[in-house]
Amino acid sequence: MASSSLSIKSCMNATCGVSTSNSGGWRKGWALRSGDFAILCDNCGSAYEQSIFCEVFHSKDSGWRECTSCSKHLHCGCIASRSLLELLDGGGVNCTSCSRTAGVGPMNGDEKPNGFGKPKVDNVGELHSASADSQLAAETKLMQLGNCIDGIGTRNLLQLQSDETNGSCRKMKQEDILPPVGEIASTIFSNFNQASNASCQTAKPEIHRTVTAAKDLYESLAQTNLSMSLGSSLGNPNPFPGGVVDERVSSKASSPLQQGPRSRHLLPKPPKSALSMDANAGMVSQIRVARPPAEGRGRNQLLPRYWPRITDQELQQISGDPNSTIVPLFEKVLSASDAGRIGRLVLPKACAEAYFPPISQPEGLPLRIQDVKGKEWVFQFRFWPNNNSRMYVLEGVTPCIQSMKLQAGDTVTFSRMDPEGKLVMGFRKASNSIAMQDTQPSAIPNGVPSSESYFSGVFENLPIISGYSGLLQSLKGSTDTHLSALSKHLHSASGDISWNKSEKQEDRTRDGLLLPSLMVPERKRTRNIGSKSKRLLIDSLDAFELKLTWEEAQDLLRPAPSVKPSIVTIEDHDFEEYEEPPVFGKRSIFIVRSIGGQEQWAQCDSCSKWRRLPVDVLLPPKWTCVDNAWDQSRCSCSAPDELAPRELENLLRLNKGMNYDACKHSLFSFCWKLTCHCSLNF
DNA sequence: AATCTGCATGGAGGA
DNA sequence: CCTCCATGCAGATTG
Repeated sequence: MASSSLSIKSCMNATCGVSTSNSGGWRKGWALRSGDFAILCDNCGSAYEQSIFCEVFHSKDSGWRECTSCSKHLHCGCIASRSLLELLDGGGVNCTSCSRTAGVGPMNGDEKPNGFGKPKVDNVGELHSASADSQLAAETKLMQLGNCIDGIGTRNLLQLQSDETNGSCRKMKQEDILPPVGEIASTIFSNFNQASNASCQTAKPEIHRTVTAAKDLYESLAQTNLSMSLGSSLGNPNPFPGGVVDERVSSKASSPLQQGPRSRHLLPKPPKSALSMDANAGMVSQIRVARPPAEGRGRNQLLPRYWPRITDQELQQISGDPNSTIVPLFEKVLSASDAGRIGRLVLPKACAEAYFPPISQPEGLPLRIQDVKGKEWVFQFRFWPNNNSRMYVLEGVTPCIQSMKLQAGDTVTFSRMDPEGKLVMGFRKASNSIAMQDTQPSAIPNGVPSSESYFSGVFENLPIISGYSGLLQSLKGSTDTHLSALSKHLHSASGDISWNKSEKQEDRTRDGLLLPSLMVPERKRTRNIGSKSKRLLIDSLDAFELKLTWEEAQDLLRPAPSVKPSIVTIEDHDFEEYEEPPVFGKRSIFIVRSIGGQEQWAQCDSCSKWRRLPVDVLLPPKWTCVDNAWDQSRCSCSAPDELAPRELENLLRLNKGMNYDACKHSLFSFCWKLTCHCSLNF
């Protein structure tokens, strides 16, 4: 890592009135949602909002700092992240060279502060350090999430991250930075180690960097969410106190390490203390993130693909009781055999051993599991000897699967309801979007996804390929013109979707998404279910990113001029569909007067005066007073402002939280990705 | 004959 | 090379 001086000559902060430098590792500032600005590090992709950036910028060493232990210079991104930690948490600064903490007191020589191990010194040592930087960036995100009152920039940060980062994300061994099993650090940093590491691990060179970058932060968020949801449950030493019917073994459940061989997959232990995320709860709760599961035997070993991806909202729905805490344990995408008539659900070994009671006999024991409707099922939890190992299955699941109308490709989630410790089985219907066809063609029996799964939805999967899910979810239940317009465009424009426009609309949901790939022989199709889980993960991460981007950008979209929509009714919801893709519209502000009535305000591109408009007006990207056909008295830039300065101030305050440029950038990024994924050209 | 049961096989992916 | 796990398959059981 070079230690040449970093030249940050100016601050992007508009308030500061200076602009950023593109040199020295920093590049590109993006406007955050709040109107503040962020800057990205070329190396680690860390993004800093205004105040933090200013802090970095104004530091005497321009972002570089010398390690008090080894005297080496820390990288700008790292030090910036650490500066952020210091600012927000009073934490220390880790030297990426010697791993010691700089600036906050002495460290033991072999100590791994904050869970960071020493960077491995080998021919890829540089990359390891860089990856550590990514972790630091992830930490930064956490701190920002936990401290920014209005949740500034989280989604933008996602975008920032996904657009510009990951140059440093490289494949690395887990052992390089993870504490060994059994001594998993209990700090939040260990989680982020894992989060970042896991992402780097699975990142493949051929995967576009935006995807892996999104994954980085995605899993960082996963950790964050975990902290929110699991905090109350971590003190429960028995991961399975109440779900066991067989009393003779229930006592064993409290002995977490008596099971057979551990698998080698590592997972961080959730932090002991929950982070306060209230300020962002509303923002994060709907985000479907992979939550590293709660504690249990072998909890450190679960593959990320089994991490429960459940939103807080879903948790709440499952729980029902505000006094109960739902602890997501794991989830599994149903295979064809799982969802088949045999009634055997193969359980991931690590999950079974971690969260279900230990069984020593193949016969196993009956398990009582409650579904989301409150109905209680009893399954036989057992195993088959298999290659000197075990294969765990839940038998008798067919009635439950059928009652939930699940099929291959859908996801079942296993959670624990604390304090009673009851096992709860939830599910997510797989949206039969591109995802299903692209990554799990076999998941749909006969290749015909049901309309039910398409728009059903309590737990519709977010992790869908190429970001369509987010769009569809936004669409679902919405009559928003622009949403439907874009949706239609996406569908019609994506070349790999057989969206037959001449079909009846209800058929679209059922048949319109079939792919030729579904016509492959059954054997081949069914084989693909699990094997592409990794790809699914990557794609879902991308979807996640795109969803956020979309949310930010959606109100910039306008239907193309002079295009009349057709009304489509899907599951009792009316959608307007447009033959033409949406266009960027001018951003306006909608306000609701306390005395009643809504108003729309838009700013003239010429004189910058704000003009009142009817609420149903959609403005083109460029709009001036001359175009104000609705108020003849203010159809000229020479007309005075309708608003008093104070009113204008209030109006703009209402507008805070959205920055046109940021959104525009986001949307372009979004569209670009779609272009990559499905040859869609906006 | 259909279904159930228990185990075997082999592809996929991680170490 | 090893483990995991989706699924095949043969024998047992049931109707």
